[in-house]
Order: sequence, then structure tokens, then C-alpha cells
Amino acid sequence: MNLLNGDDLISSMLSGNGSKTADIWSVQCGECFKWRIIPTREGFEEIRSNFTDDPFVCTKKPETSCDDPTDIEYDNSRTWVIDKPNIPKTPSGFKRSLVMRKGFSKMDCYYDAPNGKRLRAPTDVVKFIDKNPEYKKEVSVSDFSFAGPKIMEDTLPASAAKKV
DNA sequence: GCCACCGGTGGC
DNA sequence: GCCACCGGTGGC
Repeated sequence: MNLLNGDDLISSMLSGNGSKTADIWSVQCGECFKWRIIPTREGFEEIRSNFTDDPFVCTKKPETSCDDPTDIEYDNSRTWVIDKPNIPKTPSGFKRSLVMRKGFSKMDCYYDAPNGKRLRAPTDVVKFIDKNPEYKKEVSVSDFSFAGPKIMEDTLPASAAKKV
């Protein structure tokens, strides 16, 4: 069944055992609604960058079709977080990371720049380009999206469940 | 002095 | 009311 409405069918996940960063990448097929693991961050981001115009289907994953069993079950053995669709592809040399806060209140989005600096917001990107003008032609602020994913509360560990 | 982490808020 | 964004700071 279709887990979510509309376009929000892109996800990343925290693996179990208290991982704080999203480290499993998965997308939902628009036809059979099974989840397919995308082995690399880059592959995941490629799909995510154009998700609305070019929705994911199982056959886009090599040697995979809707007849195959799901790659991963949506359950609370991991915490699932759902990325927004159509986030620009991360510029080459940068790495986009999602870090869960203590208490699972929200995730922070960072870009790690090629020089190791961690960029936290658009103003940091501007500062980085100012200090490293060789990137002026390659990247612009619009290549970055710091929007955090939606945390799926039904997949939080029991210890983090919201008090009623 | 840096940076991981968190709190607050302005704009939608 | 939410959340993207930014400022502040405690611990190293």
C-alpha cells in the first residue's frame, strides 16, 4: 500500500543501534509501492533530485522488477525519515548529511565542503564561496537545500515515543 | 579556538 | 503552527 501522500516517497533511514545519521537510502516504487534500497548516497540523490518529473519504479534499479519482494520493510526496527523530493543534487565534492537530534525532535542537515568545513545554512555557503572563489563558477547557493526530512514517529524506538 | 549541538524565531 | 535558518555555547 501507498505509505504516504503525494511526492513524499523518498526516504533515508537511520540504521538500528542508535545511529544518529541517515545511512540507508531507499525509495518507494510508484507502481507497486515496495521499497527499494539504493546502495549509494549519490544514486539516491540522483533519483531524489528529479523525483516529481521522473518518479521511481522498480525497473530503474538494475535487475529488479515489481515481482521481486521488497528490499526492506517499513517498520520500527529502524527509524525512517522521509526526505523532501526534488532536492538539488549535491555538488561534486560536497556531502549532504542528516543528523538526528537527541530526543528525536528533528534532524539537522549539513553539507560537508571539500575542505572539511561543515556548512549549516545558506549563509555558510555564501561565506564558503567568498573564501574559496575557485568554487564561484561551480556552485551557487541554490545548489543547496538545508531542509530536514520528516521524521516518521511510528518508527521511533519505544524509548523515544511521545508521551500522551 | 573550534565545532557539534541545541534553542529560538521570523516568515510563510 | 510549522520549519528553515541562524546565533550561541559548552566541552573539548
